[in-house]
This record gives sequence, C-alpha cells and structure tokens, in this order.
Amino acid sequence: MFKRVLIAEDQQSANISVRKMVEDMGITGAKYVYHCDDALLQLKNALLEDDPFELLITDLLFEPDDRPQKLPGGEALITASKQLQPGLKILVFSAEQRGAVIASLFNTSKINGYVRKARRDAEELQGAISSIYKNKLHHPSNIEHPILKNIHEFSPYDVAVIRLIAEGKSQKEISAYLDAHHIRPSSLSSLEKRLNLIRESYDFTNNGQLIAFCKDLGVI
Amino acid sequence: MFKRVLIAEDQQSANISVRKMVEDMGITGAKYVYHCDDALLQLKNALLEDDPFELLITDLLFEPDDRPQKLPGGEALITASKQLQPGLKILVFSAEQRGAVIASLFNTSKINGYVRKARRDAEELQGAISSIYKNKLHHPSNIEHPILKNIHEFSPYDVAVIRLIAEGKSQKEISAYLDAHHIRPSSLSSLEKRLNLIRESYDFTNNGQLIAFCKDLGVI
DNA sequence: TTTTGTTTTACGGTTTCCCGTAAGGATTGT
DNA sequence: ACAATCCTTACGGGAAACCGTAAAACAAAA
Repeated sequence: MFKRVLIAEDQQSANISVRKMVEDMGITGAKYVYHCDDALLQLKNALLEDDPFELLITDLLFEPDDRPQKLPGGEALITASKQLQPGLKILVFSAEQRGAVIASLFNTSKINGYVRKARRDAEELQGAISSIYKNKLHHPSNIEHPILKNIHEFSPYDVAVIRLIAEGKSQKEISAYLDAHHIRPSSLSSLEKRLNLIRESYDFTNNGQLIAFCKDLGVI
Repeated sequence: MFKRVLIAEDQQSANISVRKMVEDMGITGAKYVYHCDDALLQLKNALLEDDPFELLITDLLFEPDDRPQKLPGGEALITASKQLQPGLKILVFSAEQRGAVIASLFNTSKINGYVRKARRDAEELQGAISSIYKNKLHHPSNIEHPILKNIHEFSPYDVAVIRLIAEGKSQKEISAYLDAHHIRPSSLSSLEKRLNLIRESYDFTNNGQLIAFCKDLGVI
C-alpha cells in the first residue's frame, strides 16, 4: 500500500475525514494541507529529501482566505504537480458532478481517480485508493458519462461560439469576432449551419435550451 | 453539555466528521442517520422512550438514493421535527451560502445555528454547539451575499417562464402553456414585456444570456 | 494542371423574437 | 358612479435567427 500520501483539502471537516480514511487503511505517512500552494511546497520538499509522495488526494474548489495563493484551485495544483513529479498518482475528491468537467480531468489532466462527495464517499475513497495503488483508474460510480454517450462532441470552436452566445453576443457579432480572431469558419452562414447541426443532434429547438444544457454539463 | 444529539447527514465523510467533532466534545449519546425519514423516526422513538434528543444537527440537501423518502430534504425535516418536538434545538450544517436562504432558516424555520461547510467548519461546529447549549444563536461567520444584490427578484412566474425557455419552448408555446395552466398573464405580448423587463434590468441582450445567468445562480 | 470532393460563403425566404403604441379590463380612491 | 391608475392584451413594423440552395474557395488526388 502507499506509504506517502498528501491530502489537499480546504474544508476542515472533509480534511479530517480523508485523513481518517487514509489512516484506517494503515497508511501512516500521510500529510495534510489546507492550501494549494502548501501542497506544491510539500511535494517539492519531499522530492528534495528524496522521499517523494506517491499519491495526492485533492479537492477542486479552494475558497480564498487571508492567505493569497498562486495556485487558484485543484486543477492548477494538479497541473503543477504533474509537471513537478510526473509519476505522482492523483485522486480528486470533490463535489463536482458535471460530466464534462470530470471527463476532462481524466482526459486532459490525467488524474488516476475521482470520488464525488456524496452518500458513500468515504467507502468509495478507500476503494479508489486501493484501485489506484494497483495502477487502475477509479471512475466515479454514480456519474453518467453524458459526453461519451452523446452523438455530438463539443469542439473548442463550438465551446467558443456557445460561450459568446451566453455572453449575449448576436450571431452577427460572433461572426465578426471570429473573423477578427482568425478563427475559421467565421461567416454568419457557417455559424448558423454549425449551430443548426448541434441543435439537430440534440433535438434542441432554440439556443436557450443549448445554453442550459451546456451549463448543466459544465461545457461552459 | 448536551447528552443526546442526533446527526442527519447523507454524505458519509461529512457524517463521520460531525460525529468525531461531537465525540471530541465529550458527548457520548450521539446517534447518526443518513436519511431524513430515519432522523424523524429516531426523534419519535426517543420521545416515546421519554429520552428525547436535545439537539439535531442536519444537512439541507439530501441526495435521493434507492430508499424513497417522505421528507425531501433538511428543511422539511426541520419543519417536521419542530412540529413533533418544539423544544428541540436545531443546528444546520450545509454548503448553502445564499444569504436569503440562511436568513429564512433563522426567521421562518427558527433554527438555532448555522455552520457553513467551509475552511474552518469543524472548529466552528464545536463553537456553535457550545453556543446553542447556552441558548444562544449561532450565525454563520461569513455572511456572504452572493451576486444577488440585484434590482430584480425572480418571481415564481419568471422562473416558470425561464424554465420553459430552457426546455426549448418557443414564446408562442409558452403563452399557450400559461393559458392552459391558468397562469396569468398568459398573452404573448405580456410574456414579451416581462422578458424585456428582466433583460433590461440586467443589461442582457438575448435570452441565452439570461439562461446562462439563471443557471449560474441556481434559479433554474 | 485538371478533376473531384469538401468546406466555406453568399443570398433569399420564412419564422421567431423584439419593441413600441394603443386599446380594452380591472382595481382603487374619492 | 366616476376618474385615475395599473395591468393585460392586440397589433404592426423591424431586427435577429432559422433554413434552404447555389456559388465560390479550397484541398487532395490523378
């Protein structure tokens, strides 16, 4: 089992629980911090002392307090940690439940496991730690994988367009924006066609519905 | 100090922390449950055995699982508990941070304390229990007023309309829907006027922006 | 280079949405 | 009852979004 585990969690009560779960698994070399910057510092120090951490358990959302932080949240911490110590295993423990966000953690940030703060989270956390120790990924049990079972994948282009709509831009304005930023295609016609394609694949009738859907999924 | 405390919290890790905090205060007669209905049952049984609970610590949001519940959430549990046992002290432990919601808990539901799940929540929870034991109210330290210091309050009518837009209904369809459900005003013109008013007060240019805003705020 | 196929753009017609004006109804105060 | 005011509705012009079709631009292969 892991010997060196680092816990980054700003919420004190959650921090305590995670600690307890880890201890109950017989892991004694666990450290815990309440700030992202402290977490990265601990990782660095452990590397320097040639006794690196094997697993990082971290939250995603860290609330700002009187101590200004360089790392704004869990995702930044994960990126920085991976850069510092590529072999580090990462387990995310968060209340986030939007499929797109979680999927991106696995695909882009290359995390090893995700446990959502929910009913059986304590048990699941221990299971996840065991799985990751065996080099397996731990996907959240309850979460649907909406982005995977959907027909349409949102490209960066789509996301940009949808975001602009959600900001109140008209399609004509969006067309001009795309043109100005040399994003192709930029014509109003292409824009309409693209939106129509997205709407069609989801049976949406207006873009209000599209915005609501993307907000729920965490696409924007 | 309290002798009989009941903990209602569906999130296992949070439930464990609260239990630990309570135990650390020397309270041995604490029980814990994961469902609202179980909480009410425990309160009833304790009353029948003439050994009633003195304090209820409860979450607000309970996620549905395979056990169907009569009480949909913490607020319903609080109401039912107060009706069953008016003298029961109630401490809410939740992630909710909207000032209006918390204020309503104190004013309407007559709770004795509120601790928000945040950085120093474990310490604060113990402090709150002490305060309540001394018949004092415990208000949350961070009175966070969210973005909702705006001019416009969303009426149930507004919410219904916005929800229908987010479902992809056209304004004509919404007008027909309102008419069919005897919600007044129902005319297309009134609908347009109402939406225009909302948009104006927030400087929105289209209803996609409105949907995004409401999704962020949790209005829909 | 020519051919072939795909992507992007241009444009016209239709629907929906936006926004003003004015007329009808209801409510309140005198 | 009357007037004043507010709320609701009806209607019409204009803007934006929607949805075809066809032309133009581009890319890849022969």
